[in-house]
Amino acid sequence: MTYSEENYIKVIYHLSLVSPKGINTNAIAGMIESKASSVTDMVKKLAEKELVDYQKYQGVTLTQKGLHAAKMIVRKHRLWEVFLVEKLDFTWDEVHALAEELEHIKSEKLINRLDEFLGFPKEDPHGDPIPDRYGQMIKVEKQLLSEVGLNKKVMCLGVKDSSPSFLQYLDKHQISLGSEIEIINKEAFDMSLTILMNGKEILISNKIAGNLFVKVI
Amino acid sequence: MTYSEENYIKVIYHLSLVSPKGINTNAIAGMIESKASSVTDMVKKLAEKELVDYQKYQGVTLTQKGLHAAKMIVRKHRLWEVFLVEKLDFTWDEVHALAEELEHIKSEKLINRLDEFLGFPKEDPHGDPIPDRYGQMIKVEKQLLSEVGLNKKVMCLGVKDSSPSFLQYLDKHQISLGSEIEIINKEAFDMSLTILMNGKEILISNKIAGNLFVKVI
DNA sequence: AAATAAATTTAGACAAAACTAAAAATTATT
DNA sequence: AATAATTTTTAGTTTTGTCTAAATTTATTT
Ligand SMILES: [Mn+2]
Ligand SMILES: [Mn+2]
Ligand SMILES: [Mn+2]
Ligand SMILES: [Mn+2]
Repeated sequence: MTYSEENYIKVIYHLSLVSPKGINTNAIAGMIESKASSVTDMVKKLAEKELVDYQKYQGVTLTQKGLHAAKMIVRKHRLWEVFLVEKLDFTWDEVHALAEELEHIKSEKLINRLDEFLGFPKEDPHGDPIPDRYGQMIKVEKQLLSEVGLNKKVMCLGVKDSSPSFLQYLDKHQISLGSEIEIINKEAFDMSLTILMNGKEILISNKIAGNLFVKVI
Repeated sequence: MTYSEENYIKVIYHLSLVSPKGINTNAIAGMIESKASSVTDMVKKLAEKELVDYQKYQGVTLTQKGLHAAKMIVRKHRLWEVFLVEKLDFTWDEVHALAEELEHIKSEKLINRLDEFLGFPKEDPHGDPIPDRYGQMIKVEKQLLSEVGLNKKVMCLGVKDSSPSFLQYLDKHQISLGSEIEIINKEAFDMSLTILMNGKEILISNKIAGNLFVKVI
């Protein structure tokens, strides 16, 4: 599998988690920052290699083989992120871009050794689960902060968006994984929230709340 | 710089260390496992980018810019090798192939953090010097075992060839960096050596001796 | 100093992965 | 049900890096 094929497979996997039907050309093009016509070409190649099932105009789904391949790329991506944060003192907003490259290093042995070296972590620095060598991963119940009712107390478990700007916003407001938050107010007009954290009240937009995974405690 | 350009620059650098004149097309093609015509094409592109000086039929030399780029690739290659051996328990015959991929990960910050994490090592697992972030590296006086005189005692400091088969040969005979060796006999006919190591006499061919760097002690 | 051999470059072709523009199919709207 | 809008695919290019085969230059012999 080439670098580019791997990126496509990974994107199709991520899209599959959200909508379990056939993934359409434009959605893939959007994620991979290419054009629909390029996606059609690549998807044909992936179908040829039996990594996806594809019928013209009907979108694409991962085969068993493709699903496993995708999970192995995600495994590498997230283990490298843990390495960068735990061992090399990178911050959680810096690691995604680097892992985007490191995930393509081709060696089962290397990634299994890295896994061991890191103590078989179950989650990456953004709260996402790390597949084991067989593709198994834990499933933690979490919901978006934007969907939690008023006056509930929640713990922050992960982020939906791991772009640097969002993560830096969280850092600035001292929100990290494990932070405990109480929802004090929900503004009906714009769905912004007033939350209580470490005795301080802060106001956050609906967009922020819609990218924070939490569980009610 | 692309993956392929980096490989060319590194090969030209390694060849430059042996013969300081213009590096010729065929030598590069041999190392990179491509054809002379492909080398000509690439060399033109590298000249365009001012990484090499090139005149038709006259071979190629690295510019200052090209030399620095080459050293940074070598730095990455060797630091990753140290990481794999020291932290992930790989053996010295396994790491070269992996480092060949890892050396292309593009991040100054990552490699400087890795350097620090490893304790700023001065040499890689094969005894080769690791350039610092400015391209500086130590120069240890070493010579090939094949060139040392009779009855001398030497210490093994490095290998010229780091192919798995050679390194596995050394493992089999318990020769590692730091091993002390005395030359007992040199056979005039084939230049094979009888050496004394840990009280045991072993016979090694001239080809083996010609790939082991040592210093007289 | 030719003639021959070897090394190097050019010319033309190909595969991978992307693009633009146009055609075709599907979906939504009147 | 017909038309319009959207999505997807096809056709034809482009760039990067490679190749083979032929032409050219340099090096080595006679
Ligand atoms: Mn990637
Ligand atoms: Mn992550
Ligand atoms: Mn390489
Ligand atoms: Mn090495």
